Amino acid sequence: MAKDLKAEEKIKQAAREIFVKKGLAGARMQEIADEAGINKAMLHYYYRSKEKLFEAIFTELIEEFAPRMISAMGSDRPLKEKIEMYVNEVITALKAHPELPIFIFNELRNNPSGTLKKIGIIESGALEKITKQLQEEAEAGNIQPIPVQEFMINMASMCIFPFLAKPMFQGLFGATDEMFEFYMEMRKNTIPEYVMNAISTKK
Amino acid sequence: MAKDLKAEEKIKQAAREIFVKKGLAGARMQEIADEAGINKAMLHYYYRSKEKLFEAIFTELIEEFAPRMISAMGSDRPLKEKIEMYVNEVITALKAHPELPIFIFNELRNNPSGTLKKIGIIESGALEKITKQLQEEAEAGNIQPIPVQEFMINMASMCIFPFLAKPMFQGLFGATDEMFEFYMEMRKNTIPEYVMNAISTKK
DNA sequence: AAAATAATTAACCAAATGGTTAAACTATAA
DNA sequence: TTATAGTTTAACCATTTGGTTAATTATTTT
Repeated sequence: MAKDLKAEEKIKQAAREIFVKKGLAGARMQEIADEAGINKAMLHYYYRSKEKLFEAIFTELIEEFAPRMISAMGSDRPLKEKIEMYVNEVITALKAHPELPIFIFNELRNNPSGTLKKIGIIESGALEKITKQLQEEAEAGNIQPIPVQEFMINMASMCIFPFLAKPMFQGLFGATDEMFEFYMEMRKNTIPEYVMNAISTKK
Repeated sequence: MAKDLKAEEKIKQAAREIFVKKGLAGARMQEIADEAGINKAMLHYYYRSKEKLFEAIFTELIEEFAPRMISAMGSDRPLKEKIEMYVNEVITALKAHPELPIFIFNELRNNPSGTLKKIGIIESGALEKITKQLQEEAEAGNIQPIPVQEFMINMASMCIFPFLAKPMFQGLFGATDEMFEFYMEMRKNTIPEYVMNAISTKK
């Protein structure tokens, strides 16, 4: 933990690491303090309680990542390009923070409504835009008709799920961390192909 | 909680419910005892510690579900049928236990190696079988060449991920529990189609 | 420099929590 | 029937844990 940071920032970094690794219930305030290299009372000085601290961290993470998770779909590009952009964006972000999905889904389980409120702002019109585009492409005969949910869920699944299943994947196929990273890098190409093949009318 | 069960069974059911809902760290022994309607000391009488109890529950769950998660791929059926069987099997199982994925992935995060050992037994030759089949179909020109990992991960992603993202899905698209169930029922058909389209050489 | 404010710490505290124990109760074997 | 072994419970215990406090040190303001 860097020494030259202000206490509040040190706490934030330490809390982020510990919370992401162990979850709200599993994290210990003392552990966060140790990781930050400061007195435990400081945690309460800057953030009143464990829950408040957790919420601050969680909100920050959401604000950092949520926009990237769908914004690519709001651009004015051809469908295939959009898919490539989206997949690239999501996988790049998650390669840097592989534990984010399990962390978020876990919090979503423990506190669905509260968590959703924090996430809530995702849309930004991107959803309407991609909906319309899928309709137009289908009417033009370029792709098969497919509901947005279907389209988005399938694509998101293939990008995000591997990070959740990473340990299982590594166990089942005997892969190292490097191999996993390399594999996900390749998926930036294979997933868009897979998706386009799945919905395209031509071959 | 049914009154006519033996204590040990009552504990197991209660522990399963609480652990699945809150995870190891979030669950409280007292809460499990209350849910089971018995004295807390009984938990320690039958299972020595919280960890032991958790492990018993976890192992039981794994043994109950793991075989269904891949065994379909080991049968001697045509590829398309296999995919349908697999998707149907997984979605049916998870509809009955929607919180299982987050529970398992969470435990996998907290204790990767230990958890993997418990899961480990998954293979049973199914993996080799589907590998071979994919090769043969590709050589026959029926499908595009695709590595097993790719194939399995994509399919599993689309089946399992929606259960993890369920709250998010419901929030984003304003869906109720019933709508989600119905949606997943439809996916038993749409996913196999999607997968076949993605890998097939013809249209 | 002095006063006032903010940051930091060690020591503490009360509640929660996993776990134990010894006694009581129940079923079973002799 | 009575000894024996297995179950169940209330009361306890030690530790952990989130949180507080009062005193100390650093920083800013006047």
